[in-house]
Amino acid sequence: MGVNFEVNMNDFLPLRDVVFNTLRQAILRGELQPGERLLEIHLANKLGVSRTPIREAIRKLELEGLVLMIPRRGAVVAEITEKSLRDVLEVRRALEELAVKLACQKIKPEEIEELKRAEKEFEEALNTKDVTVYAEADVKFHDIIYRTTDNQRLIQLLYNFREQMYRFRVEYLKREESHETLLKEHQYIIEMIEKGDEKRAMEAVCAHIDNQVTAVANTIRTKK
Amino acid sequence: MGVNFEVNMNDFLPLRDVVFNTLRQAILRGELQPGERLLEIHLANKLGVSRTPIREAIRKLELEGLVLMIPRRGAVVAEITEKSLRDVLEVRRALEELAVKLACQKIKPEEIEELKRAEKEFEEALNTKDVTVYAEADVKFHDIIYRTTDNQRLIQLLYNFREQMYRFRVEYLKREESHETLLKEHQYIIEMIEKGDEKRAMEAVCAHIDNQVTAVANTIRTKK
DNA sequence: TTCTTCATCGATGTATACAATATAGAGAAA
DNA sequence: TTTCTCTATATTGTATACATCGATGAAGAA
Repeated sequence: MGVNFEVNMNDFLPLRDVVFNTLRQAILRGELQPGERLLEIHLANKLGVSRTPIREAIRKLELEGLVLMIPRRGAVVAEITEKSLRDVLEVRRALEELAVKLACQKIKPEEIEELKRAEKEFEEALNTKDVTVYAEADVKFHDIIYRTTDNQRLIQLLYNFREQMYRFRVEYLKREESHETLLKEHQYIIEMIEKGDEKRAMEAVCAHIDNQVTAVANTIRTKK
Repeated sequence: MGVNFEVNMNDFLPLRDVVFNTLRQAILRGELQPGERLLEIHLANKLGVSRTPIREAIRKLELEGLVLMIPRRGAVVAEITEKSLRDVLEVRRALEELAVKLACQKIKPEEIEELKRAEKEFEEALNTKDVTVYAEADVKFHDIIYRTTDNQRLIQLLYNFREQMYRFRVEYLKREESHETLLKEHQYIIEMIEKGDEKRAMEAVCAHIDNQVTAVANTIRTKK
């Protein structure tokens, strides 16, 4: 009722995909709270579609782990516990390590230049004091690394994990005191990738993630 | 129409889940060939249900990457290239490494005993000369390791990857000459987990996977 | 009061009906 | 023969109708 997520109609996607994206965003941004039930008819009315696309979207959310199906009761937004978050980050760390390792092996000179440019842009974005702007810049930076892995499967998983962390990532980025650390970490990562020093690059990425873990864990605890 | 997969009716699952599992199996076991179209009405008739559960099952297969959606043309079984397989195994290796590392840290004495028993059973299963029997025993062995990680998210991904490899794993296990290697690897892994030697345990798991990679790559090439 | 029973209602699960669109094939023109 | 167009058909995309189950709550008995 108070919640108001709009359908993105600027697409030619099938309705199920529009609904999927819409619900996904709503969950990841906290507009749909954990534990909340997803009533098909309500959603259908709100989004102005029939139950069919809603249901198909829910099937995908189910497989992604964002909603939990209770037989004959329908879907509820999955709870996020500190445990589940640590679990996610534990896996994510391993995948980010793999990504940066592959980057060390495969990166081409022009991609290193790209990375440096992206880092510059990130630095400038930090000055705008607009979280969404530098969250975006951060995404671009890491995307370059992902892309160099040349492993579509890995990239898909990393995207997925990143989105799952969305709301917490923003919390982390908001904190002024993390900016300095972030910049240093990025620069160090670039340096190690350029040198092809897999070991140090992986360590750096781990630290990068672990910093988030502690920050996010705090966020969760204080919210409770 | 020579294909004949049956619906497993011994369950109280919703039809969509029955259909999902059925189609998933059919794809992973090669009964539905890569490139083949999934025509909703045909599947509905064959399985004796309406299009609705079929469609919802397809949505999940889509997210899992087993089928590819072409707008207004429906679903086709995803192609498996050698590249895509290497990609999958590259990610899987990282996750298996993580799993065994966590096992080294968290395993309890009774779980070590369980592992040893499972290994014994695997050894006996090899004598039956029945692939499905020792494939099953192999699964049980690795499941114990997965479980000790106490990371539901990781376990889910590992299950998923394992199933994706199903048909190739069987090919690999069929080969008599790999049996000796497999046993030695398993025993070594147990040993290292028991000692808590993360590094060697991870190396062992890597080798375990890499052996599969080469075998599978050969399988694919010869099939082409 | 408290527990049990039963009826009603609301939501999911499934099937079917309708709409829109892409494909294939026939027929005509070059 | 080849190519283009148009129509018919098959299939997906979406909506709605029907079936089934579970929860809720009121009424009555202990």
